[in-house]
Amino acid sequence: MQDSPVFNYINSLSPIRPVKSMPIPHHFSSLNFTSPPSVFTSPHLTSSHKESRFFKTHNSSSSDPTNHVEESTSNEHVAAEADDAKELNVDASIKTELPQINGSETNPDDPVPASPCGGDTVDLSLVPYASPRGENAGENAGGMELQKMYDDNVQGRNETPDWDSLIADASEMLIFSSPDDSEAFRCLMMQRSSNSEKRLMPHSNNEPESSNAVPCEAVSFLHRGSSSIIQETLDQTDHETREDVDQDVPVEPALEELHLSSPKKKRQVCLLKLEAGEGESCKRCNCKKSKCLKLYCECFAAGVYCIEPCSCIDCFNKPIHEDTVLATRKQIESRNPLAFAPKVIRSSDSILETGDDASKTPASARHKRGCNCKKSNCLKKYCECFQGGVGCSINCRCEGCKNAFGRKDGSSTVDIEAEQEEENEASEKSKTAKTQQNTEALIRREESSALPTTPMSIYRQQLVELHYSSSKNMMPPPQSLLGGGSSFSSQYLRKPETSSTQSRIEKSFGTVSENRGEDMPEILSHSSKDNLKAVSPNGKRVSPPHMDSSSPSILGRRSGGRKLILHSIPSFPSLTPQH
DNA sequence: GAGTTTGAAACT
DNA sequence: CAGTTTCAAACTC
Repeated sequence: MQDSPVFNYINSLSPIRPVKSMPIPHHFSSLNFTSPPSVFTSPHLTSSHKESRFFKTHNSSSSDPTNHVEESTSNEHVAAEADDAKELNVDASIKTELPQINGSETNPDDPVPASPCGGDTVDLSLVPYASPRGENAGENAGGMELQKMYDDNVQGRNETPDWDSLIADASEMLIFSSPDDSEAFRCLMMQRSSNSEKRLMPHSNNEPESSNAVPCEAVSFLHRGSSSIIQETLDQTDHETREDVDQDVPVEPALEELHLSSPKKKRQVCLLKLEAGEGESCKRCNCKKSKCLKLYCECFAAGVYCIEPCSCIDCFNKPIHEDTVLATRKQIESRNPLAFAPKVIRSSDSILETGDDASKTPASARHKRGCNCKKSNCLKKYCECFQGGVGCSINCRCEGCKNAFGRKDGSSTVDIEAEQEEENEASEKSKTAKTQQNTEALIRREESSALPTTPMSIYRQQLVELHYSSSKNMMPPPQSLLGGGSSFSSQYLRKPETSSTQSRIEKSFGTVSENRGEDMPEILSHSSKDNLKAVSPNGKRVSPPHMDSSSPSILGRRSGGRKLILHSIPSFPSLTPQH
């Protein structure tokens, strides 16, 4: 056992050494990461650290020297460990790289390589329009955190690591761009664990991990952010290719097409996963003409940079084109200040407005502007209301509305089902059945996916509303509004109006609400009670989080979501314009 | 995978 | 503001 690479590697790891090797001191001494719940117990202290420790590298502003942390560090790391390249495997890459990823402050003058891929640096791609805020202190603990968890888990017990719990913890501690990222990480770690355990067994062979087929999402995650080391270890060729792709000079579409082959495959797998109801966040855009700079682009509209699963052509929605992105964004917002606001809003007022009985519909939420469907009967995802999992409202100008989540006229799903049985012609029955199946599947998917995508939607929604209620003229730059360098955005600022957003909004917010009575940090309660007491753009009060009756059953399903929420919320006040 | 349908976004 | 065009997702085959 002691001769195994893993054991050696573990021994080579010290909670201190990687940090000491860094040129600049860090500020995480007060952090205690051994126990995730500590996050909750000392919110004031840890929140700022936890909040900021990941933010550092989230900054995408090229004017901020700290933005280069990740890239330069990665480079350093590549150089430093080049000799070990053969020994180095994915495991080590992750373990050793994370501390640097998250916080080393390097010389601002260091050469900064362009992000090799729009999504190669996870943080950049995850917090696309983030401004450098809220990253004052304690910016490097992610790796330490993992390290410590790892040490506790492995060394402390002096036994085979409990990979499940370790991975679970790690997954939750890391800031991922999406549930898929965490899944990817988990996936990777699982693979790693299986490989490692193989090694721990006698007569196991030592296949280099780099030669293993890494699941799509793991690659995706790595691409997006872990490090160039990991990337190189996994797929150097691809990495280099992508660097070419993402240079400032837009590549010829044909050329880009070539490079897309890999992402396309990944996208396919992602889509498969989507169909299996395993998640949605890896669903990405496929823009061809918009350069991903219009609201047509789902990524752009969602406020995120395009990343690897995207199959877009001539994409400008990447960190290297930050200026363009921000300018475009501003322009669009000048045209429609609510362009980037969530399309689906839940508001008690909306209930009143629409005359709907909240109990009749899956949610009291409504589409902000309403749909305009003509042919889909609001029964397909063409309909934004349906897609958002909300009923149509008086705001909708749809024709022949049969929205299963609630018709424009206020009838409920149940009514519809009853009516459909009566009125549907035989020829339509199959169609209806399909539609209903889709609807049910959609609902099921929503119910089953208490992914951390949601809180940001709420957060974002309320933030946006708060923002607009504050002052239109004092509108902070979009990046601060949406990202603020916060990991929150990195995790949640994804697809605010995807098919399952709404119900997850309720459920996840329900999760937060539920937490209040238990171990919710004071600061979080504060945030929720005060800061989130927002008003809508038109000055209407936004209803407090509505606890769905089904929420409790969801609470335990994905604790990661909850923890991530708590990590992130403390950054909230800094994003709010104070007047 | 290619082609079609659909409705939002963008444009006039 | 209304009509038209463009666009990309959703959908169908």
